[in-house]
Amino acid sequence: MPQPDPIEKQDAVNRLRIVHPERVRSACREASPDHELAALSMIYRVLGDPSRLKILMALRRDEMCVCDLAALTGISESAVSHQLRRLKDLSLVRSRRDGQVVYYALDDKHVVLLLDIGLRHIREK
Amino acid sequence: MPQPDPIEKQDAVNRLRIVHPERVRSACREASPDHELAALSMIYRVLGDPSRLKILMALRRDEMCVCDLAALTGISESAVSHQLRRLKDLSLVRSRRDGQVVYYALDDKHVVLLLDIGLRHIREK
DNA sequence: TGAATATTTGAGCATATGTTCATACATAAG
DNA sequence: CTTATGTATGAACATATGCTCAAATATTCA
Repeated sequence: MPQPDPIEKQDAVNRLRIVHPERVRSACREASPDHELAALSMIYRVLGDPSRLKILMALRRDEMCVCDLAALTGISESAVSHQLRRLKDLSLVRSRRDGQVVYYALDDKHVVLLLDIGLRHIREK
Repeated sequence: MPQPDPIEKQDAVNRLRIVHPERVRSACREASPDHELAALSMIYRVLGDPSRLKILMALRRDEMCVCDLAALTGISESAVSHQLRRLKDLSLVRSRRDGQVVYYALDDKHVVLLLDIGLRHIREK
């Protein structure tokens, strides 16, 4: 799981400037593998949009259908559907069909935690 | 702090489709104000990039200077500096100058929490 | 002072993102 | 079967983002 050591390339071709080689080396050793960083960034990025946040916050209380979420967020039903698909692809949300209406609900225990901590953060600023 | 009620516009000009008016109304009432959603999304979005994540994870252990972070992340020192500025603008990071070297360190108690929960999430998938 | 090192800044560019519009699909009602 | 309703999908477009490159600042050292 350790990353390729960038120090080895130093002074070779790329002449990387490094002030504290030990610190870089240890950070490299303990860094999460790239695929994990990629997956992690996907999660935060999907939370990084006001419309999706509003959707997720609303779903904290109860499941909701697409058109109601559109009314709530003020964007088109199509836009909501697109966003819900992103949330579903990351398993943050699940859907249930009842007739013509599709209800969406939270499908992850961690999201609520992330939302709460984020809120606490900006409110304590 | 309640949001403008979108239901009032229904059937007027925009003919909003709403299946559960009560649910929309209560979600509207309890929704965070737009400026709070905007601030919140800024925080998550700044976490939603692998390079910035790698920087923040490294800073969890110890402060680091720009060129060392560049070596660690594999992007240019300029790119690192740009990213650090974004992190600093959101007060997630602080800087300290020692001679020619500028050291960056975490400046927020919540970020570590957010990172930990995110990691726990993707590892339990 | 002048040269070297560490960082910052701004322009430019390729790619990603969020939205709307038009349209297709799924289910219900007549 | 036909029509209406709720949702999903794909194209298109404007904007945001992350990076590199070139150049400017800041600090140290000879």
